[in-house]
Amino acid sequence: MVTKTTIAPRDRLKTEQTILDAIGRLILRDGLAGVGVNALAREAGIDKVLIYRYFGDLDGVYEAFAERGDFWWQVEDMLAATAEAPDLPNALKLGMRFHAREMRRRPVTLSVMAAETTNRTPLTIALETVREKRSLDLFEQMAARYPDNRAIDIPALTGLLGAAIDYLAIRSRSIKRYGGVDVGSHAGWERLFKTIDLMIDGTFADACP
Amino acid sequence: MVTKTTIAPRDRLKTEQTILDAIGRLILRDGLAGVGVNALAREAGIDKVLIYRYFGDLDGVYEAFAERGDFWWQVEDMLAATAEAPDLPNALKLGMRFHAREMRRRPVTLSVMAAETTNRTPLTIALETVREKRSLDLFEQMAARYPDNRAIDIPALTGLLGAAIDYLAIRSRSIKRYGGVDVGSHAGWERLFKTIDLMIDGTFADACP
DNA sequence: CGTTTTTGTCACCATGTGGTGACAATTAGG
DNA sequence: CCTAATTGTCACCACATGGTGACAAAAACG
Repeated sequence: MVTKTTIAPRDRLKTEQTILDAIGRLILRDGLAGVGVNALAREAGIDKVLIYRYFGDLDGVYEAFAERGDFWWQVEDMLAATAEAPDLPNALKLGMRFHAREMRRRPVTLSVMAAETTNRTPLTIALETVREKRSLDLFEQMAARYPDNRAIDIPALTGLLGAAIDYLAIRSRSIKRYGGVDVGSHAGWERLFKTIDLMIDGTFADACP
Repeated sequence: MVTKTTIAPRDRLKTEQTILDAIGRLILRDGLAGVGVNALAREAGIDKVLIYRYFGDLDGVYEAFAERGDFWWQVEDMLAATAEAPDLPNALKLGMRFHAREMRRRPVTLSVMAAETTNRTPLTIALETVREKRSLDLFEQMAARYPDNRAIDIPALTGLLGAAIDYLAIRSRSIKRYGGVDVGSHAGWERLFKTIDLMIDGTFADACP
């Protein structure tokens, strides 16, 4: 019985996509540090020389991967998520919830951000750039929407809460509890959000006796 | 002229210490990921076979390094730093300042915690263990000192602020600004502390109109 | 058809890695 | 002083890494 082994047609674009898919899986499974030319070729099931031919370099793969990746929320989505807030504090509360949800939804982003704490590769740099740009955009839009900045250090406030959310999201990949809070469950994060709400409200309501 | 090249006396304990010193420098310079048997032997200026003989394994070096390392604050020091606080919120404020100062004072700890986000080695595990134990100790002591826990989720509050401080301290090794705040300078951190104070005070004073 | 370019396969290189065995130099013990 | 254990040096192994050149199979093009 002659099984006509169907030969895959030669297609450069398809091969490139195969490589980009593979690097996503690789980052997810072994982290950014586990990515190498040999490992990537093995994971993609192609010859490593094709990586050099099509992307020139491993960094070239990173750049291509960064371009077509959905690593961060869009500013318009953040604005929509906070649209129904009557004032700045409530917008911040909704924004923090949105940010946390979007982060936890992107495990590859979390993996890259984890690597960001130790190394600085083209991928982390690309992600950093996107993040800074979107944050700046958001700040402008928010300032226009809520002109009354009540002498509160908004950058410090959002920086602190954002850092906390980022770090807890990153660490939740490998640990379940952080300082007595279950960062692996929906309930645990709801608990955090309630406290965040309290902190934000309290900060804005400092004119109390 | 015959220079009598003084031969270093053979001393196992001294060699072990040389290795442990070298691994500290190595972690500081290249991060935990940059540590290998060959690199360590090179840095220490000894033969790598001695590493295997004296510590059995690279993990053995990690364990020995973890044992004689000063990676975290002592509970008694934290208690002393917050002793003059009249109530829980003020104790928390002082505690956060103390924690941040002690963290930023230990670059090796920051390096290990950065690696902790991606890998899990005997060193990171050892550090994790110490941290959990001290935190638990502190919680007990604090609960005894301030019995009035006003229906506030203290673990969530300290977890969030602690996570923010940890992450900002870790990232401050490689970046200068985080979301509009200068995390590389004393002034930047003072700005963060002021906001943290506001957040804590506000959280505890939620009984406002 | 024939020719040229592209796609993919394979063998190979130098180098770095973790790890081990043999052996000389130096101690310590009797 | 002689012997036995310890400390340190060196050569070596198998393997994985990043990277390159040669070459056959397939397309594209005239």
